[in-house]
Amino acid sequence: MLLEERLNEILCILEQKRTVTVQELTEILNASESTIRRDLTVLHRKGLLVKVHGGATVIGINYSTKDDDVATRQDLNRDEKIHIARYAAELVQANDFVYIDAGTTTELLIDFLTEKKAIFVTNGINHAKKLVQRGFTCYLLGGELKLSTEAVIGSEAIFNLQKYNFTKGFWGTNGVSLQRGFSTPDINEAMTKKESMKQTKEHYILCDSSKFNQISPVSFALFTEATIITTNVQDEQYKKLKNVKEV
Amino acid sequence: MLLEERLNEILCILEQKRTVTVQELTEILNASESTIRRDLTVLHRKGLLVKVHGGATVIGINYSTKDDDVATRQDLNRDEKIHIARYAAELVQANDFVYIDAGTTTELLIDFLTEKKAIFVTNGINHAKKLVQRGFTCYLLGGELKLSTEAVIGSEAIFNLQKYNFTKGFWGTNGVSLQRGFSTPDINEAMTKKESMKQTKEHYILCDSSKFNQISPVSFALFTEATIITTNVQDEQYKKLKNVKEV
DNA sequence: TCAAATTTGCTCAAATTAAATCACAAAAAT
DNA sequence: ATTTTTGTGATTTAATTTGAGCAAATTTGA
Repeated sequence: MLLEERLNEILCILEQKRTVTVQELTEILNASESTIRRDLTVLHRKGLLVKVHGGATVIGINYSTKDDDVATRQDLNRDEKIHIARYAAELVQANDFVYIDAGTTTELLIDFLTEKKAIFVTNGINHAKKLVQRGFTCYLLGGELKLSTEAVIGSEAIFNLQKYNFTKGFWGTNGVSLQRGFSTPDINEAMTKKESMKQTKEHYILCDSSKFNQISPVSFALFTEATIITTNVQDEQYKKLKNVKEV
Repeated sequence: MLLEERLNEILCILEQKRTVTVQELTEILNASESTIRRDLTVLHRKGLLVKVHGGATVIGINYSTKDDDVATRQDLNRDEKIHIARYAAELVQANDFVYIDAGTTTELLIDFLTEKKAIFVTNGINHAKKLVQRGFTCYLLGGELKLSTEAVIGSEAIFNLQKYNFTKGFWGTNGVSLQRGFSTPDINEAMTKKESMKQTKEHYILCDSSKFNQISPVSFALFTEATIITTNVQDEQYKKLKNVKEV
């Protein structure tokens, strides 16, 4: 295994797990402790991760005692999100033309994609970068870039969407409700989601359990218009619905 | 097997696998280690892959252990580039509609921009991010994202360019020559530069002194078609020309 | 707080890989 | 026909990477 390959792997693993121990890495990568330590040192020096006693964490994670609750909570949903993302990734098949909406949940999806014959379009610049780095063919949607979400949204984005005919698409959401469907706080974001869904045949909403019965200011689709991929559904009334896929 | 054929094959294999070892290539291509090594060196020099210990990786995944060299190289002409970028930034006025081409020299330009009333379009995703973070209105060009340059290039990018009418535009270049004009190694990149220049009224090429009398494989503009912003010109024959602005 | 357990950074030797050199054959130019 | 150029493979030498061992530093648990 190439040194670079290993470094890359470490970053991928870290991206998913947020933290990793030296021990885990020696097993996964089949290398000695010395090697892993050296690798971590290199990546640490390059500012691509943070070395901590016993392993490494992604940059920016804050494990101070006060934030313990927040960190734990984030990690909790993270496992859910990984589950959801992994399942969703399997839905992508050869020759699919896939739209991936900007957002943290859909970003995870990219880590689990395997079908190199599919073509992807996204409005998230980080998503695009990640897709290309993983070797997928990826088109970036043109239009105005908004800082808050690092996504391309707005009227030009909507215009540019109109030429595409996607076979499948994946979206995140801030709220899910039977009455109000899927909703998000920003109107431009909502309009972009709406237009991209219009151009897509099969709609998948990735959504962890915390989003159910939440309503954000602007709705972008009816509840029945998409298949919801989720996990750990609490509310019984959602369990029975055929467009709710619990994984 | 022909040399060209082998080089091509290596690039194809790399495109799929992202990384490859010398050992693997000797087996797949049925050639000796020496040959494979030579091939990799050629492709590395051409900038089509990155040689690493034990094999090669695609461009863009750069976790190379010796970033010292890269950092040094980038810093080499940094003072020159800063000079050039600062001057170029002053050219942008209120109500300008500005195109900024992807590339390291143009990225520096963004740091010195002040005119918030101008609107920017770029094909570089890092450029776009930086612009938005600095509070400018920025549109990202739609199209296929290439890993090597982190830029949007190709036919769709060219199509999307056609609707714009820029007042000013800034480009980088790999080579400047009186006979061959401005040139760059990649054809898609060249075509995108060419099209964006077509849609722009005033053309500025940012270029440090090392680029003079260099010729890259594909030309994207005649020498007379743009104003060159540069510094420290060695060659006397360029000094007199009125479209060479030495700062 | 202190001792035990774990983790770290270091050196060194072994293994692997890179680069340089030489030899040879085929193709191209003279 | 002969010289030059180009491509290939083998060999040797230099450089890099790797894994193990060990003392020092850190963390853990009583």
